[in-house]
Amino acid sequence: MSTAIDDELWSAIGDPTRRTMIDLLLSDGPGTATSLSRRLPVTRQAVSKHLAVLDRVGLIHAESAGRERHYQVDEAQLARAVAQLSAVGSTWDARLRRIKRIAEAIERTRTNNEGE
Amino acid sequence: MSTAIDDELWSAIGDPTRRTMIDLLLSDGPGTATSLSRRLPVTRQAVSKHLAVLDRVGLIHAESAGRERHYQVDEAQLARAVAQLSAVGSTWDARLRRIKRIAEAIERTRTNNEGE
DNA sequence: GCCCTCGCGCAACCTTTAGTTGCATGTTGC
DNA sequence: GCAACATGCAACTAAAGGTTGCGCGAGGGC
Repeated sequence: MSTAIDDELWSAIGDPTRRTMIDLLLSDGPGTATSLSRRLPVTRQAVSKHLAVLDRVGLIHAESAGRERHYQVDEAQLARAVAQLSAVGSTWDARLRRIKRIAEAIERTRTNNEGE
Repeated sequence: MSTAIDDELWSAIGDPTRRTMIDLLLSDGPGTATSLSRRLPVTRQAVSKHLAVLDRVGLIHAESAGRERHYQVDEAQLARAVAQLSAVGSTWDARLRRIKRIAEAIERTRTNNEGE
């Protein structure tokens, strides 16, 4: 139920390299494909493709400065993504708690009838 | 920083079909590849592969009953996964707040110096 | 007991995506 | 003007999600 139209956001942040890139952009501030690739175990071209993906879903946006292209996180969009994450998390959490409650109820019933 | 060894868990729940499958197993209780495929837009074989992935990372476990194979969610492992999710979420959230605070401080400085 | 059905697993194949290498283009600084 | 550097584009490989087709074992009528 929780996942529907926002699969794009999920698949964007689902990739480990892209998650690390977002981490880097948040902790070190705006960066380029080259600067990010120096801190990642992949080539600049791979980073460039990921930047394109993140840009397309709006999680980051670029600004050209001469021969460099500076990318930075779009705060509002990332906040939306985080909201999606915690939504799914809390949905599952709620269901787990419900299941546990039912299991305990059954356990109680079983224990009560054991003396028959 | 947040993502390291647990990339397996992430990639397991990163797939939209697998997320839906977990949803179904939680809401409808244990199910088979066939029963799940009836409620999903993919074939039984695709579902079967996803079940194998989820089984491998321990998010679900199977139980053979005659010719059927019943899968159900491993509550502890899913709880762990949910924890990972919210960990990343709150990390990003914290960084976003920090950035916002800094941005506001800069804005204040700029506004103060505007009268020069 | 026999057969028909159903659920499953295996194998071959297609498509997308993350990754690579190689090359051409545009900027900067001296 | 030229060397150095950041980028973009193209071709290729590898892995993953998906499909179809097949063969097999377990169950349920008759």
